[in-house]
Amino acid sequence: MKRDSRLSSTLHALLHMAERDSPMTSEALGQCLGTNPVVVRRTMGHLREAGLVTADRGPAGGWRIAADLETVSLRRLHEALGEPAIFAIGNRNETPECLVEQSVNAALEDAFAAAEALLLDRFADVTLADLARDFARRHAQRRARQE
Amino acid sequence: MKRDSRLSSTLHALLHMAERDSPMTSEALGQCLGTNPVVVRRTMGHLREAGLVTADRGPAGGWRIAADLETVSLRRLHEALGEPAIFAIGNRNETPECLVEQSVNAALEDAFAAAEALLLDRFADVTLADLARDFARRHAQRRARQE
DNA sequence: TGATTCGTAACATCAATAGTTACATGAAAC
DNA sequence: GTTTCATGTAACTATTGATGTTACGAATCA
Repeated sequence: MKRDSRLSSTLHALLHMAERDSPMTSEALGQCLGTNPVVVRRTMGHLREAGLVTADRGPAGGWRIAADLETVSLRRLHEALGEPAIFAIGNRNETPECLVEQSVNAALEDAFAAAEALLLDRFADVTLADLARDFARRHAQRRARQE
Repeated sequence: MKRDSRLSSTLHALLHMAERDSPMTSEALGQCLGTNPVVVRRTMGHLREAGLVTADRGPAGGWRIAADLETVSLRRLHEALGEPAIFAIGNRNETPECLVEQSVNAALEDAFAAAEALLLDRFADVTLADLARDFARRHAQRRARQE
């Protein structure tokens, strides 16, 4: 499979939207992300279903953020996207008869569960507002460097 | 992509080999894993290159473990397999010009790096000998239940 | 009514593991 | 040395899920 970049994509899109007052069309967001408007609609649709954004049709329509940036964590976005699989590595057989394979699975599952818990905790600690502030900092640094 | 189960497969194969004195053929291991002998040879080939197993051709040939079970950690096996990608999730663009995307990438990379470090530490703490002991425990439990 | 934009179906593309077939190479036994 | 068994490896297909693309219907506003 290709690597799943939907969380990255939605974050990128949301931060661009946060920098604007007017709605952004799928076409415009597709330009920002370097992808197709249909892909944008498909992915952002999950956030709409979770109530994090709204979409208006017709002229002057497009996507708008419908939540407080401080309350939207990466974890909430991951959940909104349907909690896609985090790991590319896994057990060969999830419910083996073989006792050897059961031992192998148990050991791997322990390790992956711990890593997943840590990742989701980290995700819970980072909000869109945090990312917006980080972007503002980078933006100010670049301007300072250019002057 | 399909989920990568090579670490799981090699662990399963190695533990079956550890339970025996004589070499095991790719055919026999394929039966244990429910897969094709060629797949076994392909995957075990990495362990051979790392010096963890040897393969003898001809009649009475097959695969043998060439290392102390106490010294072979899951991490060492992961490395022997070429350190395949751990995460199914990633950044959309690894070297973006866009400052927004740079902020997004930085946040995600931090979280993923922490989770990967934890996972590899866990992997380093578990050896084939540990798994063999766990298997022996499960085996004794099953026999006790059956009597 | 016409232009704009989302919503969605349908299909093609891509990437990496897994599976399969075929055959060359090497080792052991007779 | 011929036969048999097993690995080594190339070449190809199957699988899986995200991503990309085309097409068109539905809603909104001037």
